[in-house]
Amino acid sequence: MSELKIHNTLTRCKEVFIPREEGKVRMYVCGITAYDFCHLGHARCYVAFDAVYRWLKHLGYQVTYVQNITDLDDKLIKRAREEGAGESDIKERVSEIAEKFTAAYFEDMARLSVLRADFYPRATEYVAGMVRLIKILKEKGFAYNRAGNVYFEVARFPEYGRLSGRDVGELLAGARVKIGEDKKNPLDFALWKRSAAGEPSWPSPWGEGRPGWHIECSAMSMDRLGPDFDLHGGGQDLIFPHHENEIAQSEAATSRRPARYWLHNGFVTIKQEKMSKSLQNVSNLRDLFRVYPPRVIRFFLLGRHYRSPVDYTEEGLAAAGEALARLDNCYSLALERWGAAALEEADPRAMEECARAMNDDFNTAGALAVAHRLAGEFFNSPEKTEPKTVGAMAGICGILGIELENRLVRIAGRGGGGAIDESELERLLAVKSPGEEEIAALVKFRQALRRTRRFSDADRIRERLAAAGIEIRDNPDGSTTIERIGNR
RNA sequence: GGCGCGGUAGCCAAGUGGUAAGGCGGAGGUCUGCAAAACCUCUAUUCACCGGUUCGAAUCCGGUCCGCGCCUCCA
Repeated sequence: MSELKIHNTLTRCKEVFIPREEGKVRMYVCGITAYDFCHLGHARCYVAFDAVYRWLKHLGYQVTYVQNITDLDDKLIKRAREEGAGESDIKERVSEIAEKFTAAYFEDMARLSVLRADFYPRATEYVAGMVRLIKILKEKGFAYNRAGNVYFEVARFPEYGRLSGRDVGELLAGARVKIGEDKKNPLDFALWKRSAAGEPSWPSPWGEGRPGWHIECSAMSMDRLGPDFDLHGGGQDLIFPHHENEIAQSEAATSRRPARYWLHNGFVTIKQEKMSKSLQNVSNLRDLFRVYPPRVIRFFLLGRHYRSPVDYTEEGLAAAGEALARLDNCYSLALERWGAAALEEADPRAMEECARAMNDDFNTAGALAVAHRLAGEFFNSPEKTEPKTVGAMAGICGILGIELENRLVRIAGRGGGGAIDESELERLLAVKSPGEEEIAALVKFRQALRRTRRFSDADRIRERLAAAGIEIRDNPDGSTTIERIGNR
């Protein structure tokens, strides 16, 4: 068995994965800010880390997976105001909005077969913890208070810039922007913000205010996973400044390196440009789900390595749909041939190949290629293929969170040989959305028509069924297989 | 400008020293009444470019060009 290697942003190398505690993995992934619906870019991140989570579990690790929900933030406040929130009810309105989009997030992720993390701490539940952390940072001399704004003093943390490969001196030289309000140094970042009028606020030793964005991840990860854990993930855009700041805060407070391996997923792009709210080129997941089944979107996303950018194109999604249909088809035919029980067993050699890919920095594209090769083997000569080959194909898909679907139904070709009831046939052809029995009856009619070589009438039935989303395959033995195409 | 990621067929995409996986699309053929599905054959003598190391390089080193991202909120 190959060993798991992970590309670590911190070292820019692939490293052998060694958890701090044998057999256990503690991972943290930056979650959403719940102020809007998720787009494909979010899906990419959470699907990618879902694959990581699933693979670690597959390897037998006991994984604790934490993902925060930011439910307190400038964008939420802005949104609440846009929706008419006033000074008196701003906190409530922010919380309602966060609640709504958090629920939507869970729904969207469930449709993408993203497993639930073990904990979803909310920022608002952790304000007290953040205050405690800030206090520690102040006591240790890493933070200073300026009229109710508390800042982290970057100059006091020599390791600053390590994750993002930035040089503090150069950053400073580049930061010729006006020295922000009352910071000692433009790179210093807010730990605690004095509340302005009409903003949600919490009490603190420095007065009413709210926490800065970065501190929540430090407080939550520490609380749920301890001061040092194994994996920390997120989008590439979080490397700087978010994760850089998070490291600075956590390490300054605890003198421990918060996470050993930092992983960052690449972006979804559209026409080679980053998909992002500010560029207004996002594709909302809910809109996308109306065009492509969620499992096709998942399949599409897993078709490339998590660190590479994925360019969103209709052709790409369509190609993913076709490719997945091939695997579905293989699975369906094997199911018909051997039954579900026979497919439980997976060929260990094939699974080892899959493991080689997944252990190489979670190469999901490589793993899917193995599945495709196995399907090809079956299609090439089903009679020479063992059930465990297709079992491995389905097993690999399962590990990646892709459940294969059997959409095939075989309708026997015998049936009564009597005369064709023409009026009943016309009646059935007129049915708007035929049910199971009507479909079967139409197929039977078509079989009879073909036996009497009335092909144009048989074709009318085929066209009618096609319009209802049903495709027909005539088998050599006279039976008919129908496939529900739907909108794959 | 600094830092980072990348450039592999018409498109997408694996592959980090041993002679180019896989998918989609396309062409032709088999099967079929016609289809569909599937199968067979073909679709990169070559991995942005130029040097170098090596018996051997898409893979390593140096340089060049191009694309993207981060450096401000952002998955």
